[in-house]
Amino acid sequence: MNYVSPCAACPSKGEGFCGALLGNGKSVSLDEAAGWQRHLLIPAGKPIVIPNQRSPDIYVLCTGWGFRFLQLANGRRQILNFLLPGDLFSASSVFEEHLHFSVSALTAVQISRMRRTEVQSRLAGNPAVVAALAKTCFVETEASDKMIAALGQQSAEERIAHLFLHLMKRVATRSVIRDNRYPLPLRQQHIAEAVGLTSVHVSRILGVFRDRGIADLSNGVLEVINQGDLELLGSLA
Amino acid sequence: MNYVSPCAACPSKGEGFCGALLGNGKSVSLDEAAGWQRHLLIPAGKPIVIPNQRSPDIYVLCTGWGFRFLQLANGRRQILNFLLPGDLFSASSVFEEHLHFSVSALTAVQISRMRRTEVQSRLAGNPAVVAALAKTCFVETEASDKMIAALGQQSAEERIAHLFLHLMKRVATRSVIRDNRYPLPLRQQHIAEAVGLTSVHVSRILGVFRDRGIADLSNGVLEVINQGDLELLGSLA
DNA sequence: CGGCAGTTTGATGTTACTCAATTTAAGTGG
DNA sequence: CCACTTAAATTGAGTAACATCAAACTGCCG
Repeated sequence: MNYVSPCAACPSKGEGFCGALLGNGKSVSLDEAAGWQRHLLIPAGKPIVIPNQRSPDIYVLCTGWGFRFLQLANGRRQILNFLLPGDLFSASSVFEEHLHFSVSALTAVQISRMRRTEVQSRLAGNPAVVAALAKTCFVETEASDKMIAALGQQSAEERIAHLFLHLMKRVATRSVIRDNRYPLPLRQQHIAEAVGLTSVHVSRILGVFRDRGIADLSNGVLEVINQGDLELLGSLA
Repeated sequence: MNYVSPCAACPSKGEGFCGALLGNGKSVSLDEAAGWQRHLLIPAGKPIVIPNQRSPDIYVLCTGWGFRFLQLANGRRQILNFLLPGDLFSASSVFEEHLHFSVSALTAVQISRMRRTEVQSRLAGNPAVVAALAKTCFVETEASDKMIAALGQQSAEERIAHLFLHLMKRVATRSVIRDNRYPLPLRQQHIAEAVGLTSVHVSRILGVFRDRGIADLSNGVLEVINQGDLELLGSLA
């Protein structure tokens, strides 16, 4: 892990909670930001957050993909969600210094660590930032609720379709999508750990999706061939 | 639904977010409270919150049991969590007027509706209330994360044990438990909808729990016979 | 007594898991 | 450029877990 200067490419300045925190569009001098946030680079596959530790910092992912997960006693793990550029690791971490989950880098990532006390003090005098945080909390809750419903009530095909649709929506807010091709740097094992299946079964179902002309995930790119069918499978309500 | 005067028995004055909001122990005159919160009675089984509607109110359950759920397109539904006395229906509802879930009464319940604007204004000048809300948000997130892990990675037995342990902990904070007997007014169908199984399968597994001398759920009471074995089954980490 | 909601039990079907082998793709060093 | 290595994806066969369907049983209440 190398310390780097604040990243010019960091999209977290533009939108969401992090954007609001940093002035939401108004140009914030990097030097000003540099005083209370630290950027670091982490290579693909490496752990970022270890569970059950107290951290004085809150984390935001700046570039690359990460994932948040719970490590279980039986050796298995459950991926709770994937982190995209601009994402707070967890909204509740703004107030809670004790993190109950783990985070790892899916690709090489750049993350920003900010002092919790500093963020909280900025929160105090700024209703817009509070609103952005509340919104983040709401979005997280809604996504968790839908994930619970997907895991509890949907078949393997439906769960994978649901995950794809969810990720497609999130990816589309951050980059222009052409030809219905979404960058999705997941291994089948990650999909399996996210939707509660084995990677073998995920492989079979991705094969079915290809055969039926619904979608094709290969080489880190999801090509959506028939979005209608995908939504028919993966939508909850 | 009948309007009633603020309930003297309402435990929501004592603890959690609602407690902090109402003055946390300091006696708040019921008359004062009466101006901006409304209590109502709802019989067992009736809906309380319909999804996708905007409400100017936030809800707190005062007495009885409720449950929050998502109704799916295929007719099935997923119970997201059970609501106990003192519970906010959802922490995010304090800021978000749009509710994406449903709530129904499990038993007859008494609920309190409070104006969101009023709650928000009380929030503004009171860091203790903000902290209580943040804590609620964190607890909700952690519970959701564990639920996702249970649904994704645990067997039927483990999931039911996990649900029991979770509910036992919550019930124990609100009432004294004697003889390891926990009031749990759930039908097997509710358990099924909460942990993603059929009620038939839940029945079989409760039978196994009885035969193995682990626990016995009958007539709305869960008797924990061997807590060690139950925790061995239901603990995640 | 009859009716109803909830639970239990049995028989059978389906989904997804496990284990193991094979194929593919992407390096890496000679 | 070609063996060699390694991680990931695919395929097949057998099995375990859970669903489905249907019937019987229980307790409760009018």
